[in-house]
Order: sequence, then C-alpha cells, then structure tokens
Amino acid sequence: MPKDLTPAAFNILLCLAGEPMHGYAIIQHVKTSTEGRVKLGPGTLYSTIKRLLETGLIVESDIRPDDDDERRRYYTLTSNGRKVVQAEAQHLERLVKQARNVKLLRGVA
Amino acid sequence: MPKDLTPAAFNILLCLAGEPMHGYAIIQHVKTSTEGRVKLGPGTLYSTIKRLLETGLIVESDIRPDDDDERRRYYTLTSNGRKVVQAEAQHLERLVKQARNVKLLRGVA
DNA sequence: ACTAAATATATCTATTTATGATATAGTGTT
DNA sequence: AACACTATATCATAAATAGATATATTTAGT
Repeated sequence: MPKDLTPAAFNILLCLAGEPMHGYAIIQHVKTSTEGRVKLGPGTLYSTIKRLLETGLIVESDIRPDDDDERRRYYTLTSNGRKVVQAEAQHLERLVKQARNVKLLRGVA
Repeated sequence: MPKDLTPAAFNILLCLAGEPMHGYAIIQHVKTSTEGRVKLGPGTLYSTIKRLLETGLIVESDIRPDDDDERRRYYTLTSNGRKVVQAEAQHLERLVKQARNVKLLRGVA
C-alpha cells in the first residue's frame, strides 16, 4: 500500500511524467507551469529527489543531449513511479469533483 | 498572500464547505468520501483545526441540533476560509489538467 | 580576457506538519 | 455492568518543507 505523495513529490513526478528532466529544470518547470504559485526551493527539491530515488519511483538516467552541461543529472520515472503518480492524480481528480459538488468550482461534476 | 494549504487543511476545509461539522464527523467524512484513502488521525485533525482557527479560516459556531451530544464542537468556514479553499481547489484543478496533458489521466484536458 | 549573472547541485539548520500513542470522559447497546 | 463507540485533546516522535549557505560551471555582456 503506497502511502500518498507529498505535494513536492507529486509536482516533481508530474514534471517527469512529461519528459526526463534534471533538477534545476524541474524547479523552473514547476514555477512556470504553476505561474509562480509553487516554488520548490533547493532544499525541498534535492531532499525529495533523494527520497524518490530511494523508494524507486525515479531513477537517474545517462541519456542526455550532445554537448549538454555536464553538471546536470537527469531523472526518469520508473514504471512504479508512473503508477503511483497516476494514482495520486486520480485522487486529486476526485477531490476536485467534490469541490464542484459543494460549489467551490463551477461546471459539472 | 495566503500560502497554500496542507493536504490535511484542504480536506478539512472541503468538508466544512459542504456544511458545518464537528471534529469527529470530519474524520469519518474524509474517510468515507475518499473510500479509506485518506485517514485523518486525531493528532493531525485537532492540531490542524487549531491552526485553522488561529489563521481565521474557520470559526467555532454555537449552532447545533437540539439534544445534540454536548461534547461536539462545530466549525464553519469564514468567508476568507472559503476564498482560500476555493483558490486551492482551482490550483488542484490545474494540476489535474496537467496530468491529463501528460496522459496520466484519460479524457479531454 | 574580465566580470557578472545565471545555472546546477548539494548540504545544513530551523521550522512546520504529520503521525500514532495515550489520556479522559460521555454515550449507547446488550 | 460491561463493552464498543463517540468525542476531544495532548504528547513525543518523525517526516517534510523552507531558506540560507556553499561550491563550481556556464553563459552573456563589455
């Protein structure tokens, strides 16, 4: 029974579900895609990445573009990581439906 | 600028957006409405309620049914609490859309 | 070439949250 | 009376987050 993801972990996995990415790119991707609402600091980012590696939800990959910045470390979702982030997304979807049911959001439930 | 809600705080406010409720009822409501996926323990519940009272997102109300259990303490959303939970719901809605965009969920974005 | 800003990862401490156990007591059922 | 359930509350611990600091590389401007 996978206990559910912290907000930081979910945001990171959501990025990686799009494409493999390195840490710094994740910070910026989260920042722009949420229009500044979510700011991952380095402390949260790297400690969460460490945890995600330990729990096998992501792995480091050596695939990278030619002439890429050597410092970058790329991460990809594992198949289990994908399952877990998908389950969390479904959970959030249900919460959003509930929010509609109590008129916090417009539209049909 | 209201920093965003913790998962526990969001779940509690989402309950109260439906109707005023007392603590123990919130625990059970969250449990049943999430089909057991979210379990609020007493530690998380009461410390989060305390915080929500301090930040003015909820207030205690003395309105209760006749012959109700005296021990119960009912809470209601303040207008600011409603605004904050609504903003968080909108944020979650965007995350769900992103999840659809990367094919973690089915359906149209 | 020199400089400054941005990129990139990593660690550390402090603060904030979450968890689970324990405590206490009222209520309802058999 | 005994028991399970309801109801709130606190405590100690553990986990997660935030923000500062450190270090080094890369890129852009002058």
